[in-house]
Amino acid sequence: MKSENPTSRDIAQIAGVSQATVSRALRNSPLVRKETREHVQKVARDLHYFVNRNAAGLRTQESKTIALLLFDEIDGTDKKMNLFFWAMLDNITRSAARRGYDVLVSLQQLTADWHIEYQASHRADGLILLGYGDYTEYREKLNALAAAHTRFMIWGPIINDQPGHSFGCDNESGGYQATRHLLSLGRKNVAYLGRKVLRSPEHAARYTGYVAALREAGITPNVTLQVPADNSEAMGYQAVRQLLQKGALFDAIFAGTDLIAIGAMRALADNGISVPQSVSVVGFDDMPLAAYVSPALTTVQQNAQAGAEGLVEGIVGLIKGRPVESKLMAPKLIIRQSCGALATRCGP
Amino acid sequence: MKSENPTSRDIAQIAGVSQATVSRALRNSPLVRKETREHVQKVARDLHYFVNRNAAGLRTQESKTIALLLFDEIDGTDKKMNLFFWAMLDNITRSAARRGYDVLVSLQQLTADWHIEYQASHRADGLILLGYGDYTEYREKLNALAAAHTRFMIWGPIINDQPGHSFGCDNESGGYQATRHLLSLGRKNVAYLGRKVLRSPEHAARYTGYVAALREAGITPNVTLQVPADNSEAMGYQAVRQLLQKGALFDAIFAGTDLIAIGAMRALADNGISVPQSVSVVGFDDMPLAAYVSPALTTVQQNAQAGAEGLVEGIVGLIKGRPVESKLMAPKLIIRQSCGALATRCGP
DNA sequence: CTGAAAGCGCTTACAG
DNA sequence: CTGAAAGCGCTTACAG
Repeated sequence: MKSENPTSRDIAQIAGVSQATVSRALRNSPLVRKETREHVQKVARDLHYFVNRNAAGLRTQESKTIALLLFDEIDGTDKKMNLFFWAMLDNITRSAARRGYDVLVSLQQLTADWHIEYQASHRADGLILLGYGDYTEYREKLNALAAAHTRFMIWGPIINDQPGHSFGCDNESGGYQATRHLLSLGRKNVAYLGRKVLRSPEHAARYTGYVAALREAGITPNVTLQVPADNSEAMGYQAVRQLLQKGALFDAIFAGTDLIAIGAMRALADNGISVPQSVSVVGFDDMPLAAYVSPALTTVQQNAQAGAEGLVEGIVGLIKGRPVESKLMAPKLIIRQSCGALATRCGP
Repeated sequence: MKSENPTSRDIAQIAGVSQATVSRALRNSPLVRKETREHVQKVARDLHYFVNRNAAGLRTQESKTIALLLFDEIDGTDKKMNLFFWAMLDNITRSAARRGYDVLVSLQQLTADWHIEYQASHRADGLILLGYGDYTEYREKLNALAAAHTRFMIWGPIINDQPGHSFGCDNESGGYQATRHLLSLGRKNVAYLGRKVLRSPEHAARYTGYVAALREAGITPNVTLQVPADNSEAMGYQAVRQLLQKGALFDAIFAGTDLIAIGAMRALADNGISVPQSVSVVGFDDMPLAAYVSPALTTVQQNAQAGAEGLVEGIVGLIKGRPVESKLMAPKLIIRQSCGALATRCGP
């Protein structure tokens, strides 16, 4: 009636070898003879034996676990919609599993130094940080992590003086691509709706790309066409209303996020302004919703699979003590209806 | 230059007590004097000490970790869209944290018995299963889990002879509510688009509720109005085409999932049939997209927070050896435009 | 190639 | 209320 899990000692006894040999055989040590190894492995399989991770971890001082910490947007009611994080989680899980790592997920702030606790308590060998929440607070957490010698990878842009390593999307390139696309369609007055403050480094980079594309086309960025907006539909709606109220002339909108773009399109529709005939709109993120709104949203897409791969490779590198460098990958412009590049102009 | 993490021995030495007392103090044992405990805790805090989970887990044979296994739909290209799982993950994480548990997430099938390994290797104290994938395969996994004495909670309906405990949404009640709502709007010929096979128990229950509502209204379920459809937009689109091709008469659709409903609405629009004027449509799931399609989809909503709470409470109960019972909670009908209850009828 | 032994850092019965 | 000691189940240097 012994329904307890077997230990390596049980396997050793049954296989007729020492416990040390069992351990070696199961770890595929080259020290152990092939026949011995296969025999031991068969016995282990038959007894449904699995190495006790607590014991192994205690001995090796490794947990073979990565903690994934998600800092979701705090403001805005649409926070549940961040599908990109879902895709990232999915890919990170798979990528980590391929390297023999489990993924611990945390979406909540507990104590002040909960993020440090993961590695210090040997629950995880390193962290991956997704999302920012409030960047000022975030930055403090990074400093604390660095001070505690925690290994971590940040999903995001490379920022001066920011501690740690990051892997992210080249938001500046994305903003540039989006804006250049709008200009190439003949648009002259491209509005920017979104944040541009340092508090949101990703958004700030998109804005920088926007400015770069304008400058390249010989256009001086016009402050009247730039309206701050947080990542929500409501903010996008409001931003367009502000543009209209101050009588700004614009024939295109580059929105910092898809949600802003969608809110903006609704505001345009409510004011009888047709998209893309009168105003072209481009978003950023390519959330699943983007393909479903009407007109379907042209937007900038980040590659979740490559992103996850980069983050996991980075954190495993840091764990193994390999040199790791921060990197950015270029996002991709996805052309749909809202910019007008594909739409058939329906003449007057 | 000793940058290694401190151990309870270090704390003991500095605090001037034995290592055993440190352990007790940090676990808030009533055995230790208040002043001693506070002193030890202060020293621990000052040294950024955290209990080594591997050591503690090895000793107590507990990992204080729950493994969350997600079996996503395999068929259909829209699998990434299951936002409900995201909400569940979020809530499960928080609910588990409140009880002192971490959550390990796995979305991939590795070896044949990877799901058993979690508990057997002491990586997790119990599992939560979300989604089914293919039910036949799933059922085999459940049997294997039960045979291995693994503790697990299933998100889903209560099914005869199914091993383990479940917590879920009363899909039958949802199907019933949706269908009765359509009938109450004066609709007579309510089509059902979706699966009804045992392979998908949740969908089968929705179908059962549909039949129950019809019967209650004295209507004999009409097989011509029932079209099988997997959970995807494309399948919903196809299903409506089939209905139209065989010349079926229908003035309402209850779709087994929102995606099916959205595909159905698109097919109706493409065939010049107006929703909700000519045909009322109700979905199931209330994915975020549901509120955005046009007309906005009336649908049945499951409460992710209550669901997560029930699952975590269940698995922690099983871990602690408390008696746990399977339960169902009733979902809620969310009325929007697509059923016609709110729409203003436009002229004759 | 294999075994005996030490030790990872805790928790908890046992003794006081 | 506190301490000395055993032991959880591994991995790996050391010896052969």
